[in-house]
Amino acid sequence: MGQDTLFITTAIDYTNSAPHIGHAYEKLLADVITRYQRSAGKKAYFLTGVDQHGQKVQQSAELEGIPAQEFADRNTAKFVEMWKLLGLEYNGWAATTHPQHKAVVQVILQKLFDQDQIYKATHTGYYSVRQEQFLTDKERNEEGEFGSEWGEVEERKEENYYFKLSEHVPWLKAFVADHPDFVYPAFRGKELVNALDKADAIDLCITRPKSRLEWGIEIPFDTGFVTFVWFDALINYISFAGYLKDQVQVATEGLPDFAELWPANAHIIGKDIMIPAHAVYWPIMLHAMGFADEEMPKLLVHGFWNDKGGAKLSKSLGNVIDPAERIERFGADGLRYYLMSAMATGKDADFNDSRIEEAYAHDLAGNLGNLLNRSLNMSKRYRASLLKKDADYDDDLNRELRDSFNKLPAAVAAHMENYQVHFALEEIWKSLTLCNQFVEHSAPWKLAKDEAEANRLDTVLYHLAEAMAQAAFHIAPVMPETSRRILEQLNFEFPADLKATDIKWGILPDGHTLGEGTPLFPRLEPLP
RNA sequence: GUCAGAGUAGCUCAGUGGUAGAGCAGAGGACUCAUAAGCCUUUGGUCGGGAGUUCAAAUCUCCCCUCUGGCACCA
Repeated sequence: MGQDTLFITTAIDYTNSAPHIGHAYEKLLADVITRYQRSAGKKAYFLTGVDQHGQKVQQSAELEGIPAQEFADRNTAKFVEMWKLLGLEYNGWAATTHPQHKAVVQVILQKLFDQDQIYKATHTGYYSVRQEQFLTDKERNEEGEFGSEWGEVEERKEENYYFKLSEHVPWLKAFVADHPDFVYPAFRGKELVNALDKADAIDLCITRPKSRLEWGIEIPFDTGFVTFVWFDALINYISFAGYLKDQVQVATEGLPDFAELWPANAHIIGKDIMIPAHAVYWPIMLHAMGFADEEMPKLLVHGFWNDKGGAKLSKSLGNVIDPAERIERFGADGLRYYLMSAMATGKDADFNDSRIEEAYAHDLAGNLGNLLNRSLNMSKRYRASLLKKDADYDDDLNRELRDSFNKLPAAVAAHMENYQVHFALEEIWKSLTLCNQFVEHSAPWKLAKDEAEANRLDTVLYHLAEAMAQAAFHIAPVMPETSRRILEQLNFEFPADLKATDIKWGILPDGHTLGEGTPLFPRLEPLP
């Protein structure tokens, strides 16, 4: 099992539309967790991607008169471009039209079919010709009718293949009861327990006849059908992790070693796709495939970004947030900082443009950027940028600053291990505020005027530079580019094998020469 | 309808039985190394509404209101 390497995945996004802020948040959370774990000395593998199959893609492509693959590719490119803008560094890219993925899906389906886990049955129900789908009671309006949005609704019979989901529900109930950490945060786990108790377990329809849907993976035991959604999209978590790589060798280049990665430490998903897809179908699928209880993945369920005032962001309300626009104004790191600091992992948050302006101006430009700038400038002005590490002076102000930074690695680690990125950032920013207070209380500009205070001035300047270096290390998972630029201005590089949890005061060597300071986060012109 | 979550200062949120908190915004002040930044002080709240339990409730119980998500053939 994957004890050495942490395996972090995200949901794969549906390529029917362009990425929005919710997509960006989820991928960013995965990126930040992965980067942090690496900085703590662990190996980590970050998988994300796109779900390219499905009826909506087929329909949208038909509307435009282009092949489905071309339509999916075009939207896929939008996601790839956005993730580049946001500065994501993922190790694996799960695009469901990948030949290896398709082959693995088919092998899994054949195996389950041979084991009598999949059977054929006829479903009779109400069918919307316009939407090309069967309707359930949920689609009925308040009068109990199917509204005009469904067009002509007729009764129809259709043959399909079904997966024996219901057979495994008792196992899942027991598994969930025995593994309270299956879902994070805990209240989502309660939701799952209640859902399992209440719902009637029925089997899962896993195909569509080709007459209705062609844009999918053909099932191996009946060429008249394609698999749809579940045994396609969910399988990405293992097919792109190298599952069955030794037996299925269609296109295995670049795939990781499954035994090293699995089980996933965190499937990062939104609260909307937890039940039933990720918390019911997926563990049962794995169980049916022969995965043991200790080989089950863990779910990390995040909330939604809402509008100011809590209304949801949606196309129809015209209040969608385009990540690219915010990146253009605040930089990738500006948006990354806001998204990570303004949401408590697992809960909903309101996306607020005046808050992101304030966060940029106060937290980034003021507290952090200005602090670096004033620190470098004073060293340059008073000591020609030359640091003296062991000057013969110490006092409570110095000690307080050192204590704050010496305690930071453990504090950050505790929060990051619980995925509470916003608390980790808060801890780091408390130390930055302390640095600014330290400058005021030490008043280097006064020390510089008094030759008797020379040693003290050296220690103050060293403390500031050292603090900035350590801060650069700690913010790197959330703001990698800013971290790099701070170190560049400090004219310093950390040893590649330095672990976040091993950081101790005194990393900058005696006699180190600092670089030139330039604003990290320039003041922004007010919006019109 | 039902399950879960949320409702606390202008804003964003901590706070699960013991005198209501933080950051930001607002107000006042001192300083000058710095991006008019940063520092110090400070105004501000019937804790969604109602009832109950308790010596004591933001916190526990019940009812109600508003918002978010799920409810098993959307992904």
